Amino acid sequence: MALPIPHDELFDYLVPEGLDVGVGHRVQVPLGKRAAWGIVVELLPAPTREGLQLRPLLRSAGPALPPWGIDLVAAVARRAHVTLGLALAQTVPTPARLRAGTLGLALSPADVNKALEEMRRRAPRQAAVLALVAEGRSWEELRTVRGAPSALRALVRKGFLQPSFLPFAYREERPPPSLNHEQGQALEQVLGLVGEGKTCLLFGPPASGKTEVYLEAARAVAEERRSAVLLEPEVSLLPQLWARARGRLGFDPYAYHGGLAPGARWQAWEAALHGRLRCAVGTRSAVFLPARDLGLVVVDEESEPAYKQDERAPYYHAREVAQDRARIQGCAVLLGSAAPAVTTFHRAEIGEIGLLKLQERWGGAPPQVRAVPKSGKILGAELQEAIRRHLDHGGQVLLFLNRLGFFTGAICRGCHSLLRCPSCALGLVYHRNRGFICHACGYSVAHPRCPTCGGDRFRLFGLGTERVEHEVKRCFPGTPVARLDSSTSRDAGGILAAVARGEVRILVGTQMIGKGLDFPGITLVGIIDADLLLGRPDYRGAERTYQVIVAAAGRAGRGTARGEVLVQTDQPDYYPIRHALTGNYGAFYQEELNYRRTLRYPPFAQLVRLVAEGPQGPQRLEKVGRAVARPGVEVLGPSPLLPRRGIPRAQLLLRGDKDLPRLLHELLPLAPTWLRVDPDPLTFW
DNA sequence: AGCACGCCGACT
DNA sequence: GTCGGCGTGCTC
Repeated sequence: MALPIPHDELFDYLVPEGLDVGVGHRVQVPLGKRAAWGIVVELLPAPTREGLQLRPLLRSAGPALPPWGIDLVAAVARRAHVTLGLALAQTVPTPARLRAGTLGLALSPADVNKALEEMRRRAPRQAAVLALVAEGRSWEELRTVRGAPSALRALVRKGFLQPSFLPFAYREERPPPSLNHEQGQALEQVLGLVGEGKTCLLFGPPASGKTEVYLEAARAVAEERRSAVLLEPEVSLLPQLWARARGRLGFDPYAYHGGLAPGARWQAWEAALHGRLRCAVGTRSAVFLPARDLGLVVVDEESEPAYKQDERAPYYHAREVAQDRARIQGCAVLLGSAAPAVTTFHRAEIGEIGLLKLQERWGGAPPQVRAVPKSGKILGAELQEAIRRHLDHGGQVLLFLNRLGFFTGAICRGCHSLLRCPSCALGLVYHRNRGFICHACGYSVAHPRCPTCGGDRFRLFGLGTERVEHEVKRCFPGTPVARLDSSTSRDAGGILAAVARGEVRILVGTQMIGKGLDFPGITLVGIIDADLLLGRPDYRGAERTYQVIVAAAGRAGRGTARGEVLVQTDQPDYYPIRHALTGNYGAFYQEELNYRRTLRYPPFAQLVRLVAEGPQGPQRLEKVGRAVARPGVEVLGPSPLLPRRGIPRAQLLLRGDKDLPRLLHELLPLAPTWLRVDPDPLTFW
């Protein structure tokens, strides 16, 4: 058995007579004075060691994952220096009853009206509830309707709603256009990789029709009775993909992501386990779905950092896990991007993975992109002029800023110290309706006092989406404005529906709206501050800047009218911004690669980040560093980090060549509980 | 990770 | 004399 404890050995138990237990089953066992659930890893005729006092297992909950799923999670656990049992506990969901509140619409808007018409007389309550769901109302609003739970159950039974949480309602699929020559060739190549266990990069600018290739590939795979898993970096991108996949495949794909209620999550997992899952759309955790006969995994926007799990162990990257699956199951892996990670493009360049290019843009000319000075304003003169012009011509405007809140910092007027979270030391961000909030731990305070001098007067500074929204409303009174970021995402369905209907003229948001959205009415995209990502302690700052600009720009002009993109920046000549303006990835890649080579960053070196928690962190890391240090392995640090939830932290960066993971594994087969091992880190704070 | 044991300091 | 702080060690 693999048990969810930080002890790197498997445990032997006796199987009681008459109990059906197999590899991959979830089983409860006595462990010391308690009972623990674990996964059966092996069935043996005799104990692994002499002298073990075996205890019988208590009960079984049946299959939890197939035997090869254990190998998959074992590969992940090994890279992150976590025990197999703990990694399994993090990646395999537990059976749970299906809960209400996680229902999505399974009908097109036209069918909804038909259904409402039919139900109005015989089942008025169901009709009322269905109408609310169709409007994208939240569960909180639904429960005010009397009898909502039973109406929901009936609607599920009739197949009008399906128990998969999708954050906004079904959107009508436009009729599938036929693939152009390039796309057809790409599709053929991808299908040739099915069964080969090979990975391929699909490189094409925004609106070059990458999604069409994914969908056609998924359909071809499903027709061969194999399964496909399509990954998006964020939940907000799933409804659109789900709807398009549904239209293309002719059956309902499953949805799988971290926001699912336990019941819905287990439902999709179990479907995969029993071979009923033919297609799934999901976020990074969906890469573990134990789909049988897997033919294809698509990682859309493969460079998005959201694919990296970096809040709790095991630290993994869905792109790497997808390739583990290719190795184990022989499926094809398709990595899609308009601005690939430099490391991924490098792998394609040296022939480690395949490369497919799409060059033609679908429908219409590419947007006109230009840089304009920030000039210390939220909305500079050029951006204001452009907004007015596009509004006058009936267009919609999208304003993008990668930061939440109203003011993003507060400084004490008495002693000039920054107002920080008492347990994380991170600067508190002022939100207009919730006061000062720590974005790391959620601590909030309405009327803060300076911890240094006791003062209660602060100078507020910095710019977040709330303040952009406020400024837009001030400059364009009477224009309908909406804001979409993680603090308003509960109403994402309603907000995006209003954008689709053209009722919202200006949409302000964070990265949630920066990629993937496909609204033909949006003709102008404004990037409020393109310099934001450059100041971070992160070797990928330039890459992220290039990617964010290209992705946000890709939201403009997806309809018939030509799009325009304004990038507010004070460094228009800095290479990531300069090349992003012209969309010249090749030029950006060459400059960035030179920089990476000079400073010995990936792909020219392998990084591993060790984070120690607790007051002895630095000393302990010092010891680890001395043990690892050798020719070819650079030890950077230890250096202190901001505390998290009051726990002091320190980090050690290791830099070496491809052998670093193996070396580290010899020295540190398993990380002690105070240490977190993050292979290929993306964040450094 | 839990959970118990065990060894010290503070309080009835 | 007892309660409870958390360092240490074990779990088939």
